Amino acid sequence: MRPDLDTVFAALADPTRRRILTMLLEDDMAVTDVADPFEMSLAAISKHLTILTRAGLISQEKRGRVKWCKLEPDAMREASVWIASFGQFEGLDLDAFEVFLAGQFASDEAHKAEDRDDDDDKADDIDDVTH
Amino acid sequence: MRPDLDTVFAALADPTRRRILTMLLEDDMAVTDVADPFEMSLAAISKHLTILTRAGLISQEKRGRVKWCKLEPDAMREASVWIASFGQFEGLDLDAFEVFLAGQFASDEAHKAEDRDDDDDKADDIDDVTH
DNA sequence: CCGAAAGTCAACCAATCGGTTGAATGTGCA
DNA sequence: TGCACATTCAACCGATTGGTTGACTTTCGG
Repeated sequence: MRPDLDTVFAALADPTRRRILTMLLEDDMAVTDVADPFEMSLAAISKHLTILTRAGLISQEKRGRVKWCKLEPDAMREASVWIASFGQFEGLDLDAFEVFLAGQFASDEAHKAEDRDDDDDKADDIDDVTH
Repeated sequence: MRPDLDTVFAALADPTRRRILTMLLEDDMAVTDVADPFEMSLAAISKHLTILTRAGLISQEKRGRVKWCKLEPDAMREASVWIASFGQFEGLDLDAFEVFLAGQFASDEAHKAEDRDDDDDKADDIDDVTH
């Protein structure tokens, strides 16, 4: 069930789901906690999470009676790559792009460490973003 | 009619529409010519083009009885920025990124030259990469 | 002026979406 | 054991999607 661009973009085409993704950026969350800041029903959120899972943007793992949601960066990177490799970037200097990103990240290491309590490997993902 | 992320992502969530976009990369095209390589009816393509227009990804201008479709890079850039500012790029300097993209896109102007039967002008439109 | 070409419009279809409610299924805890 | 919590399931709703076909408008060309 590999995530294709169709489902990824479709999943991103909803503000609720994009907000969920940014929430999951902070930390893994239980379904109930994901649903908390939203007005809608828990069942609705559950559906959104299913769509995000189907798109490969998150994964869900049940531990006890709690189902934990966590971000899966690969799928979004696929979308990112499609856009980035898109023609209007025909004139884009991909090397310059990588250099730019690398520079951004390098200069970022300093203040990233301080508000980071969990130890993810997100930083390492940046390398192959243009491939 | 400003393109929001919802409609942009939704428009990108269809292989036909993505293919149309890449076709328009080469050149502006009439609706009939856009429809040509597809199996589906002209009316179907017309609808797809409406969706792309509504998303701001393309624009359509009628000259004579022919309606020309041309790519509008701004909308996609918005999507690109959203993704780029997301997770794996957490901590990315968004302003710098936009400046970078703007620089890259500025080189696109050369692309709009009116003659175009064959254009491989990639070579010289990357020389003012922003730093 | 007549016919063909370029597109859109309108009606229709089945499928999916985003949301609701209420019932059902697990699981943890006192 | 039994209740409360976490989450999904099932049925339903109105709106939208992606496609069809056929009729229609506008414009070009002989």
